[in-house]
Amino acid sequence: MKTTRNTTAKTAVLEIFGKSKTALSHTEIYKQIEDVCDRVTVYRILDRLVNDDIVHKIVDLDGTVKYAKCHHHAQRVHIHNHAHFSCEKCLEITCLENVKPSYIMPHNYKVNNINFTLSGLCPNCLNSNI
Amino acid sequence: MKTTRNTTAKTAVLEIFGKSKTALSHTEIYKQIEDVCDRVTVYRILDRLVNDDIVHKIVDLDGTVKYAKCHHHAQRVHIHNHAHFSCEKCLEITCLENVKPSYIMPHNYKVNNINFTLSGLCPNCLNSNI
DNA sequence: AACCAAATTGCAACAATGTTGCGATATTAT
DNA sequence: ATAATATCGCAACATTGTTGCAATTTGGTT
Repeated sequence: MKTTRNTTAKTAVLEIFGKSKTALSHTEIYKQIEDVCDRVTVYRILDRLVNDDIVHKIVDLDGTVKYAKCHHHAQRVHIHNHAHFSCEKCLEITCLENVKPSYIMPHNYKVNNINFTLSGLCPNCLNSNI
Repeated sequence: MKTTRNTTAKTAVLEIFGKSKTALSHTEIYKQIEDVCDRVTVYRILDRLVNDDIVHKIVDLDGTVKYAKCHHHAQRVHIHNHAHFSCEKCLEITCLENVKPSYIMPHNYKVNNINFTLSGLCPNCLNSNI
């Protein structure tokens, strides 16, 4: 039974997530705390946070990997079945907590997880695009 | 007006796509034709094929980038709105041409493209898992 | 408060993946 | 056949992520 510990670096990472409304890449996080810890440490912290279901991993259409804090509802089993929006202009990724796709699968597939990412223009960029 | 040319390498890549039922990564493709052309050339060919809508790019839940040949239907505008399945066991990615998610978006978003990837066990691995 | 086991970190080194510049080559239209 | 240019090969670089190991830090226990 591995116990997780609270370290300075982990706290710093969580604080960054708390302040951000959008998903963050490893690089974006590391830039904000490069005086606190090593690059590798950030990778390991992110791995642990994902494992502990505190953060979830998002991959956008281009293959960019980002992380966002999980908003736990009253669910027992924690599945990230909400959608993500990737803005083509500002490159920000946001969680669309309320957008959940419905679909019909062929038989003989066992679905454990889904990733539903939409791309285009976010409200901000759509308005400034006139 | 850039015209695209048919080269030996491009033909070789297309032949590989023709034979494969699943999506392929750059590495998988390159391994099959490393005597035909350079690694960089494969990257550039894939870029062009995506641009010309002959192949589409798929990113799975882990961030692995793969490519699959497009199956054009009678549509004018070519949008890849079908789902992809990523098997956790054999790691293969297949197109689920008939699975299309339905969803409701908030206002003020302009959606240009979607990526709907499901992961779990494919029929093959599900059967051999007993 | 000191101690101990184990989780975490830093560092260095490596690996995989993707990009760029540029001179050389191959393709296509005329 | 020729000319324009799309494509290629090579080398070099950039980014992202991983691994091993010794040193440090943490949380619980005495």
